[in-house]
Amino acid sequence: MDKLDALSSFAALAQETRLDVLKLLIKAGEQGMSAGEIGEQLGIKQNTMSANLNNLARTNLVTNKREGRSIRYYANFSGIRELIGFLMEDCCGGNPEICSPLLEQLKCP
Amino acid sequence: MDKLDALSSFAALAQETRLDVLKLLIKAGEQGMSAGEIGEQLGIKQNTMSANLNNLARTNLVTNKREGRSIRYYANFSGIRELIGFLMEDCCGGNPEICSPLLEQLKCP
DNA sequence: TCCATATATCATGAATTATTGATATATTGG
DNA sequence: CCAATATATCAATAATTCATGATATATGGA
Repeated sequence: MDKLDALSSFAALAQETRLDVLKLLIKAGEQGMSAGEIGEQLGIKQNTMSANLNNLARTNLVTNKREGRSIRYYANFSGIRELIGFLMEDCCGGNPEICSPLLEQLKCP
Repeated sequence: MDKLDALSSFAALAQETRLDVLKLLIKAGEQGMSAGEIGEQLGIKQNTMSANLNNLARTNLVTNKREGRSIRYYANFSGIRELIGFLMEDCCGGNPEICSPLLEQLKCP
């Protein structure tokens, strides 16, 4: 995770369809979703969805895997963690008394 | 933190100077940095820096406060937490067994 | 009030990104 | 091999974003 990776990841998330996709995939969890399912659920044209999925897949935020005629997409939770870690790393290094409670509050209820 | 806020925040972070600025402010912690200090440290022209700081300040990721002739900028840790929370909320709701360890690993060492 | 310092705004051109229709490629079943 | 399904690529246009020179505004001190 270098700065360019982080910039690409944030750019991927700075677009409504792709943000929707990642949230869908996070919700879907380890079973993932096929490109077609995602496009249908969000009501996005096929080629637009394809371009956006490729954009996401070029980041470390999602992975994919061909399954027969479909391609299945998955949220990459460790990639998401790395991105957040990249943003916060200097806080953790220099000011753990600020950073720790911040991340503490992110824990699931 | 609605979807539009999240999109603006991610867009702010999808640009090198602004990402650099936020990381600087995270490192600076509660003492913050003036606009001039930030621009000087990053070697960015004054008006370019001003535009980028305004972009960041329109999100919830940073705050600012005029101090005499300068304007001081601060990372807004609760805003950062809200952004991460927005991204992960469906995970926490549906799959805490995936989400919890992810956030656990983000804690400061 | 006048000057110096700190930041913001404006206008412009360059670059990037998004969407879409049309079409191509890949996979599977018959 | 052929047809059907699933996804990708291409080309073009529209829209957005970026950085910058020039200039304006705001604050504090003499």
